[in-house]
Amino acid sequence: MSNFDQHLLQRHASNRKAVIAARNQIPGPNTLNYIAQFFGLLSDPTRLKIVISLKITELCVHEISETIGVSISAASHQLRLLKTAKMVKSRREGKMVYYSLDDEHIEQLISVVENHVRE
Amino acid sequence: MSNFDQHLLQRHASNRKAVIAARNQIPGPNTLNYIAQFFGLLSDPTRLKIVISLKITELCVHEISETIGVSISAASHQLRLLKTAKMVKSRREGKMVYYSLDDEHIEQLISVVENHVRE
DNA sequence: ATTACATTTGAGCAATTGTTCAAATGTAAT
DNA sequence: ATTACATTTGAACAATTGCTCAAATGTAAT
Repeated sequence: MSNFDQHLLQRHASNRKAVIAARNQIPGPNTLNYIAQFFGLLSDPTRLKIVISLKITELCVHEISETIGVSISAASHQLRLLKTAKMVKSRREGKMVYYSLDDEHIEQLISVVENHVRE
Repeated sequence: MSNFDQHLLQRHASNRKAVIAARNQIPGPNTLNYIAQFFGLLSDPTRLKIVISLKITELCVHEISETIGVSISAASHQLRLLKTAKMVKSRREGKMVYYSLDDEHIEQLISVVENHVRE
């Protein structure tokens, strides 16, 4: 076996290891899809605006709609998604439903990306 | 003016302030869309797998395809998006093109969400 | 030049997504 | 009961997305 062939062999063995090592980093389908879904919720400008607007204080649907400039219906639809994913929670007070953040990780996430933007 | 009316006035004034305060948290359209786009890139299982698989070491397109179980074409398409967003970078070595992470924020982001999953 | 391998690219297609509109539901006051 | 306001919901529609397939490009060896 020539040196060249040996080099090839080692190279391929190394690649096989790299692929296996890389594959081991990837979480199972459940976790992976969950993470993807989580990021997906923050990937829409409307939902992102909702989440950011709730950083300071809770707001009712009408206020959220007014704050981010979309229809009440559109806001409500997106709030439902965020609530299902436990990103926000709601409480009713009379006719109004107040929404607030339900996840301390979110502000952290947005901060990280904001730092990324500045570079 | 009754106490009740006064309460209403204060309530509304407070709401107006809340809306303005919330609105001030929201970055301008450019920044906002950038952040949304960034999260969007991590919201697809294929791209998420690519990014995670590059945590340890660089991989060529063929290896990435093999690691995450999609066609080479599909991998290449998604790699182009990730590269455009400066999430990954590439270098050519002979026939192969090796991709690697180009952003130290990404692992941080994924860790935060992984922590979220565990709760 | 031609062959073989690695990657990229563009068109087309099915699936998903976010909005609007209209109707329904929930809640409190008259 | 009915009116008014706040929110939710479902259907429909346009826009976007991620894949496949086929063809093109890049690179090195013969």
